[in-house]
Amino acid sequence: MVVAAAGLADEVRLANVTMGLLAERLGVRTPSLYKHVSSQADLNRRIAVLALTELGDALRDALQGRSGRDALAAAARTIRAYVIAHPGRYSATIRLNADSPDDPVVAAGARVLDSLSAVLAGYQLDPADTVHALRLLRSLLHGFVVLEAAGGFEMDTDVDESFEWLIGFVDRGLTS
Amino acid sequence: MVVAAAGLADEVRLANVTMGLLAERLGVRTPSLYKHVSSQADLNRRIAVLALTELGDALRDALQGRSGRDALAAAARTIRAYVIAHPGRYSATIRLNADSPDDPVVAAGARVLDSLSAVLAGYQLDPADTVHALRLLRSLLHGFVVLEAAGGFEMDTDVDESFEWLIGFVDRGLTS
DNA sequence: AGGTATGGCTAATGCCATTAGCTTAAAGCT
DNA sequence: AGCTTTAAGCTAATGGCATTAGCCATACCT
Repeated sequence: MVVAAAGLADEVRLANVTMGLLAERLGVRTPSLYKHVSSQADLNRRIAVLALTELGDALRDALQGRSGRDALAAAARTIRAYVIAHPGRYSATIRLNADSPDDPVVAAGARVLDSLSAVLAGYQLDPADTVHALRLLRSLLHGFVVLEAAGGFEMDTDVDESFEWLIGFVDRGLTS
Repeated sequence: MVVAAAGLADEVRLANVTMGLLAERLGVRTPSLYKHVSSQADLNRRIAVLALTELGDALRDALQGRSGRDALAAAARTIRAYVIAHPGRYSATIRLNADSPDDPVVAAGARVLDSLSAVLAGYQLDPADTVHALRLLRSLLHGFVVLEAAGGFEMDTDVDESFEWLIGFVDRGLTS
C-alpha cells in the first residue's frame, strides 16, 4: 500500500495524494486505509522511509568500486535521477520531524548520508572538515534537485550541463 | 494584511496559516479575507512577493561596495539570516508556479537573482560558466537554508562554522 | 468448533476553503 | 447637501477532506 501511495505521489504530486484518491486507487473505501496507517502524516513518513531506502540502495549500487571524482559523479547523478524519476517520493522526505530516535526514517536517512560520507572518504580531507564537506554536498544536491523539480531553472542554459559543471566544481574544490 | 499573514507564517509555519487563524489575528471573520485576496494560493503568492522583495532589498544593502569574497560572504549571510528570521515568508517562495510572465513574483525573484549575479561579477569567470555558477550558488544556499530550517543538520558540529567553511569553499572554487 | 486477528464497510464529526448575498460606512461626484 | 459607488465587513451555506466509532466477514490457529 505504501508503494501505491508512493506511486500516486510520483504521478500527482505529494500534496495531491489525498486519502480518498489513494483509496480509490486501491479499490477500497477511504476509512479502510486507517487499518494500515494511523494518519496521513504516518503515510508520509512511510513513503519517506521507502524513498530513503530505495535511494540508499541505489547509491550503494552506484558507488560500488568507485572513488574520488567517479564516486562523486555517480552519487550526484544517482540522486538527481532518483528525484526526477520519483519526485513525489522525494518530496515525502522533506519536512520530517523524527521525534523518536529509533524512527525508521532516521536509519534510512543515515544510510543515504553514509553513502555521501563514503564519497568524501575518497578525498584527502582534513578530518575537521569532513562534516562541513558533507553538509556542502547535501545542501548542494538537495538544493539543486529541489529547484529543478520546482521548475526553478528558467534560463535556457542546459540543466544537465550545469549539473555536470557543478560536479566538477565540487571535485576540484575537494581535491585542491 | 499580507504583512500580518507573513508574520503569522513566521510564527506558526506557513502550513499552519489557515484562513481562520489569520482572520482571528486580524479581528475579522474568515470570509472577509476574500475581499483582499482571491484565495489561499493568492495569499501565498503575495507573501512570497513580500519575502522576495525584502530579501532583494537586504541583498542590495549588503552588497553595497563589496566585491569578490566579501560580496559572496555578505550575500550568503544575508540570505541565511533572512531565512532564519523569516522562515514562514521564505517557505512561501518555494513551489511557486508563475504561469503569467508579468507575475510580480517573477520580478521580485529576478531582483534576488540579479544580486547573486552581481556577486559572481566580482570573479573572473568564463562567461559560459556564469549560469552554471549562478545555479551552483542558488542550489547551495537554498539547500543549506532549507535543510537548516528543517532541522536537517543533526551532527553536533557547529552549523555556523559549516556555513563559513562553505563560503570559503565556493570562493576558492570561483577564484581558481 | 471457538476465538482472534485482519481488513473492509457505513455513518458521523469537524475543520477548512470558498461562494453568495446582504449591509453599512466612507469617499467622491454634482 | 444629496446621490452613488465602492470598500470592507457579516451571516449562512456548500463541499472537500481527514479522522473516529462501531459493525461485519473471513481466515487462521487450537
